[in-house]
Amino acid sequence: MNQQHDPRQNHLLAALTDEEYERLAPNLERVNLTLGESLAESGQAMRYVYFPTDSIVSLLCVMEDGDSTEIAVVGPEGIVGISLFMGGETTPSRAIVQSGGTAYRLKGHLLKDEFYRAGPMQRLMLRYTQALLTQMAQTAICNRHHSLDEQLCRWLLLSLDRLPTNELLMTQELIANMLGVRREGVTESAGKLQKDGLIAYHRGRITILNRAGLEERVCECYETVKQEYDRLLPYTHSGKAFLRD
Amino acid sequence: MNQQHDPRQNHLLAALTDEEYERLAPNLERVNLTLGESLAESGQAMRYVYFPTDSIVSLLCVMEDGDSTEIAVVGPEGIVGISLFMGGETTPSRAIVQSGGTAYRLKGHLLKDEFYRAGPMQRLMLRYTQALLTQMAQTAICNRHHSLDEQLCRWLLLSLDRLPTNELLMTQELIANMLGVRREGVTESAGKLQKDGLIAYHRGRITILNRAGLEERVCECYETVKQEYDRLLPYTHSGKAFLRD
DNA sequence: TTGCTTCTGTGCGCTAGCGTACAGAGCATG
DNA sequence: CATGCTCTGTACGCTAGCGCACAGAAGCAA
Repeated sequence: MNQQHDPRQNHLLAALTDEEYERLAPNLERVNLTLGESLAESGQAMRYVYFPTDSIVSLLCVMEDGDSTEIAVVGPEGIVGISLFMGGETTPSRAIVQSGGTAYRLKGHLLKDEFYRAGPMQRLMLRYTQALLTQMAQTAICNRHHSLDEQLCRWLLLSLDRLPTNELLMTQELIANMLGVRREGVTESAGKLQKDGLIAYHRGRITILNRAGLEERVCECYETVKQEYDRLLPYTHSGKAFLRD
Repeated sequence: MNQQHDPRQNHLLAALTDEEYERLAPNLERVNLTLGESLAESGQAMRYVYFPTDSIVSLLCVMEDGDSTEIAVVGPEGIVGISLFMGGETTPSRAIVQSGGTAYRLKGHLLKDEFYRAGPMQRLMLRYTQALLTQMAQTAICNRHHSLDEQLCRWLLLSLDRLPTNELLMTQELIANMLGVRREGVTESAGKLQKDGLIAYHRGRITILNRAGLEERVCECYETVKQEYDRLLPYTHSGKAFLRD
């Protein structure tokens, strides 16, 4: 029954060998992440890494004037805090909870210890980092070449893939922040999607009505990223299938 | 006297321990990279990794319609082919020589062997990857928020930092490809810089006349990336100082 | 010289997205 | 029920950059 709160709902934890998992498990601490909470601030050392199970975290790049853009999104398929084992300790990006829920956290040095055993877990983390890298690169090109309409679809689908439901709790204002555009632009794009019956939204609650319709309108970036996740992390089931087991 | 062709002009090779370097050195093969040459194609396995010494390589993200955008640039401070040790074998990006010159290449499996010794070299490569990640993230946000004028300055400075001279062999057409914009846009922006005496260019040859002037006009992205490289790879001298030794 | 190619400059209409301003609608709270 | 706040919708002028078209200039080749 505690299926509802098993750390191994996180795909990376699930993909560890039993031996590795047993070493980490006693130190995994369940935490509740609330919308808007910050897990990492630009330039500050992280004390913990986070393994979301049913929450989503956005990695944002912030500029001096406060403007920001999401560079990647992390859900149950990933981990927040890769800079800890990558060696930088800090990142110049922020990590903000985009969809509240549960995550398991682990003290940074414990993760590093396991990582530097240089076993299967290390390879797993590196492959995950590689997938994240692809997501960032694709975001860069998408920002340059694609319309807001397409980007909104991409964002919705990436979020949807990481959620157990069809509902997103997220205002247009926040989405605009993520995409690095004006709120009014999001209102307009989202209005089109709603008019065509693909989504319904109401004061910070977005319901996806027709996923296939979104996939028709999205730019190739979504598929590129998804395929790369599937290729690099096949046994972690980047889709929802895993959560339904 | 063979200072001119020492593999350790590459900052990563220079930062290896002598023991590590001795293991790799016999297998380092000097190659001449020519402008426009492709070192890696999207989705294809790489057989070699490359350590540029006085050349520059662009990592490009390519879309179905052929449009592309540079997501990062690699010079004597780095290595081309991180996906080999990150575990993906392939990347969805292309690697194109942006400035001809010399590099040393190494068979992929030899690099992996050394990497999975999990010694200092591994940590070095991971820190470098982290720096590259920052460059990509900053490119994403720069694409979103900054004017072509600013981006051109950023691009020029990033290239300049990786070159031994003040001269770039690069047409406006190619720069436009890198930045993912129209050639005419580059002509216009570059025209302003030339008019103000910061650069001079002539049929594919750009000379930087006033570096400080460029630094005044560039967006914060340049400095952010540079600082992160310096922080993560201090002993590899990301500026030109190293080359002057 | 002549011709061909490559590179750069310029002009013009078009569109996506920006900045700003404001209005109405839903929800919570006193 | 009145007040205030948050969220969404809409309108309008503005600008950066796009797409296209073409012209001149510089270099290469015969």
